[in-house]
Amino acid sequence: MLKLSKLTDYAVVALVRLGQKNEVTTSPVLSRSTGIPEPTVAKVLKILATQGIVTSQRGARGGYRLAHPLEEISIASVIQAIDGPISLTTCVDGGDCDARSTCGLGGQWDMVNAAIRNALSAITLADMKNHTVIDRLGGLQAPSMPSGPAATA
Amino acid sequence: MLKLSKLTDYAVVALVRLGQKNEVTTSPVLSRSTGIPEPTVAKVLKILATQGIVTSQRGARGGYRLAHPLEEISIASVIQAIDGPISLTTCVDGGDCDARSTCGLGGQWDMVNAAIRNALSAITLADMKNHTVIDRLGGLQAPSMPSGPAATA
DNA sequence: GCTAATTGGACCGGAACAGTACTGTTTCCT
DNA sequence: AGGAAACAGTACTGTTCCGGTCCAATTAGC
Repeated sequence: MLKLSKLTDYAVVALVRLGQKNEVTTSPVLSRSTGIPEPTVAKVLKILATQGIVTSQRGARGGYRLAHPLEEISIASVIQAIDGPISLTTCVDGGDCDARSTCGLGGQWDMVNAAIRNALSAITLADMKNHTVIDRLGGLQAPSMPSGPAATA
Repeated sequence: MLKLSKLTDYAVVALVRLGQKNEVTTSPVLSRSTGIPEPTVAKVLKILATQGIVTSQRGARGGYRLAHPLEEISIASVIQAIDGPISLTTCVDGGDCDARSTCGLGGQWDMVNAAIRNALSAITLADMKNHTVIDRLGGLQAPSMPSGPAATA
């Protein structure tokens, strides 16, 4: 249902919390302060470390730390780190579309995909912490349907 | 990985095809002209009928027909009809967030969600048929990262 | 009134994901 | 040098959801 995985949600929460304290923090501490189960938060941080979002310090007194300030980490980065590349359909980016010849809409999905990616790239973790999203995107919280006759869900 | 279901993809293809012929069309015919398996296209049309995107005519000589012109059907409508409401996280729109008190980012996901929904609502099925998306959204296909230091995937 | 064609709704199998646990490696402190 | 603390990697299990199939209800035409 066009929803991102829970892991991504957890990742954002953990990263924002990590950005608030500007020091090396361990998984258990992050687990306690966020409410995320300890093994899960560890897993998330682990993935984020491999993607360069956070840096890890092994051994005793180790932990994780943000590799970049919150302002420089976009939501899109986190999503791509956890869930993989943002590809709405398999056709996007040269995927093997079994009905490419008959479907009629050449690479139009790429445009939709780009629109999403652009919207996600415009929002940073700092925007999630503060409440500055409204200012930067200006009224995006308007009712979704432009002329909305269909899908009254 | 933030990808929408195949059914939604099929739905868009079927709807665009349905919009090209402006008459009642049966599932088998749509299946042949789109390359989508017959049972699948039938299922998709079925769902779209319940959501009011298409109107159905039962019995012999029945079939489906668009309830609105392609220009009035947004991608968001189709996604919501097939995949359900666009909710990136469970927190969105009053969902039960088990860690609402500790996660720290109140309803910030709503903003992200709204951004996505807005981007999706700006694109209609007519845009998918023609290639007018670029004109209407103006350069959304730019490289995603704004300052992109992280997630070099 | 009967037959054929077509939609409507329910059911089932399979894949993907979330979450958990375990073991190994690295580093600090005593 | 020894022990403890913490990350790194791998494997496993349970659940959820998607995708596809089958049967029942309905209507036009003869």
